[in-house]
Amino acid sequence: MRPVKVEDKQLMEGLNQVFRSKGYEGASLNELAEGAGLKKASLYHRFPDGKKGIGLAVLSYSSDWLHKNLYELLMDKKKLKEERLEMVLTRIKELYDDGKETCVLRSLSMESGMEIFGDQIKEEMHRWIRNFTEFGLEFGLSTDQSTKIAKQGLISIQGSLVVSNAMSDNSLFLDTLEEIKLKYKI
Amino acid sequence: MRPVKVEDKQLMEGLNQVFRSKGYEGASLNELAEGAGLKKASLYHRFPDGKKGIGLAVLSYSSDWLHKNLYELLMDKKKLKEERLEMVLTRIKELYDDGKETCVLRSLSMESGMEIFGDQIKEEMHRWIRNFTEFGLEFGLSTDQSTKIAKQGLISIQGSLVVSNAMSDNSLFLDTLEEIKLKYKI
DNA sequence: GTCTATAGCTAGATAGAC
DNA sequence: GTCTATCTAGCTATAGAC
Repeated sequence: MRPVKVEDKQLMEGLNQVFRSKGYEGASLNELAEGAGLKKASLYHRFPDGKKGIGLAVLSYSSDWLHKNLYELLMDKKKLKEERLEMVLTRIKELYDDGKETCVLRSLSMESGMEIFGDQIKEEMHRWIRNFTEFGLEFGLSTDQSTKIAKQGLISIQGSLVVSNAMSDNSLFLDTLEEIKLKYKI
Repeated sequence: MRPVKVEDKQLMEGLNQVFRSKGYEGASLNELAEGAGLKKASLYHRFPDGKKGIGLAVLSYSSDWLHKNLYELLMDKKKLKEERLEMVLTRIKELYDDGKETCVLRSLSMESGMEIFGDQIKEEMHRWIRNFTEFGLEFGLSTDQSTKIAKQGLISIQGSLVVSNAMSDNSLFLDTLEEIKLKYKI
């Protein structure tokens, strides 16, 4: 067997980038292959289920990323809750490149994406809300209040990415992150 | 010349529906033709510039709709401002079918859409913010405050549509409209 | 495991009859 | 103005050499 030309992590990062900028239908296998640094047929070797399989793998990779980089930090009670909030918001800022990038969950939920990835995307959003709700409880919020703020946070991040991208004005995204911080500091 | 089989309004509504549910790349000309009630070649007769031309026409149609149904009402000083707000939010609710539908501006801003329709979509969002900012001034808000609320309103609507669609839970959208109402009633 | 070559199909777009 | 039939390019996917 030949050695792998591109390691898994680099592979997934490249594929993720293509999907979130082009969407599911918009990303051709040639573009995905180029983004991955491989040829089309080599992609099929790594992902025998083809384009759908690549999409599912990218979603799974993103899910792992969120768990390791956001949720674990958010729940790390060895740190002050204010410090955790600050760090998580910073990582969200980096994840979306200061609001200049889109969210792959949204890219893959457009078009026929919902039919293929609907379950994964729905579960991922539930997980976001669940984790932020639990975090909010540490601020003495009721479960209802905390859930509401968690939902509004997700909504405002997704919405500000939509509007920031459409208007080429990432200040909308950056301001939104500041507003979220304030909601927990009242 | 033969009589037109499908009138302009019905034509645009059908095309709009296909684009906003499938996205730009996701909507094939056969699907667009079916949604319009015409055959593919007949669409090319109506829109000589092809798919791009159809997209631009749909955006133009949506822009007119927003002007006539939202902005004119919002600025109609013969009505109480509270009443206008109520009516505009109701029309927004209907526009997105209680949050079960997507926004065509967002659908067409995904994938390669931004390259083709970027200018139109950006201008349309500016127009939304401009009109709601002006409306907010009637509540005694400063220009900065009013602009901020207008931007947050657009962001929360777009975001709640993303999350509502993804989670199949339109209560997120409906709750968001209620929150917007409260922002002006303080 | 990666590649070149290609199959099979559907996309966007067009020609020309009525 | 609408239609059937068709063109070409690009798509997803596969076969088989190395």
